Amino acid sequence: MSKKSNLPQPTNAELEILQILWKAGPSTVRFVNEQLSEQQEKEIRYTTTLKLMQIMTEKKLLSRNTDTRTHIYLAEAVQGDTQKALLKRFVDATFQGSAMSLVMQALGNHETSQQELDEIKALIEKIEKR
Amino acid sequence: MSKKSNLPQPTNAELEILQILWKAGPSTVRFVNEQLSEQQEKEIRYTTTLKLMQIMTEKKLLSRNTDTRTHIYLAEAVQGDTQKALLKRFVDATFQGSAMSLVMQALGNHETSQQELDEIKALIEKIEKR
DNA sequence: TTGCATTTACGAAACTTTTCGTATATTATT
DNA sequence: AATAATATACGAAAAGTTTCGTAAATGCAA
Repeated sequence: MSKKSNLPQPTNAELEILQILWKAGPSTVRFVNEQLSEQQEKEIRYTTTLKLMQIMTEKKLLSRNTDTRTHIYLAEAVQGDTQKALLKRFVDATFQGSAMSLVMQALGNHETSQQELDEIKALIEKIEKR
Repeated sequence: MSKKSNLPQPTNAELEILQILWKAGPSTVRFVNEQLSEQQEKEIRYTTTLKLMQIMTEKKLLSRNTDTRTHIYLAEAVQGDTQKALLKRFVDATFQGSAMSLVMQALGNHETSQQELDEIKALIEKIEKR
């Protein structure tokens, strides 16, 4: 049984921060801010990032260790769960709930390598077996 | 060669209107407004829908026939193209560009019927053949 | 033709999300 | 100890999206 985490869904800007924390693990505001600025190739003010991360902490998307002066932030939202929830919302809005339409669209449009196709085939087999 | 339509990506509210027009074909504001109100099971003011559709016309997402007093609106954004573009944006933001992660996620989490699985297998075969 | 209902036009309020500036506190440097 | 650098707190501006109210035009009905 997985814990039902009733976290609010992150906004776009919040999601970008989560991606960084998921990838890098617990980090400081400064680090996250640098990563963000790099990605958008445009300087983002330090306090902008700070504010966002404070809001996210309020929303429980993040937690932080305040023992040291420089706080260390940690993603509380789980990557898989979050992606799943966002995917559902997106599919509902864009493909009117038909996950299959989306998969077909993704497979059809995307340059899919043989290896990736094999992975999917393997997954399908696994699903069929259960 | 498909015409490269450089339309802005629709917002959520705009997407809902597009869905209705894609499904029903050219329609009046009143019809769209009724459909919307039904979907959200909450009355949406007529002028709200009107305003949105006017904005969308400005953005070229829609066009309209103004010969009669009651204008008839038509979706200019093509469903497939729009879904494709939105999908790309979503995959970039949520799965960091990995369409495969998304497909795996969608297949894994979704209750997928045998028939749907067969469809996917058929599609994969088609892709492998080309 | 007079008035009633419906439509469009349009500005602006209401909300949400994002960005930033300033004040204040803490730590490091000279 | 004084100064500089860096951190957090916080309010509010800025920007984007959605909703609505009012006015003016148009067509229909009494």
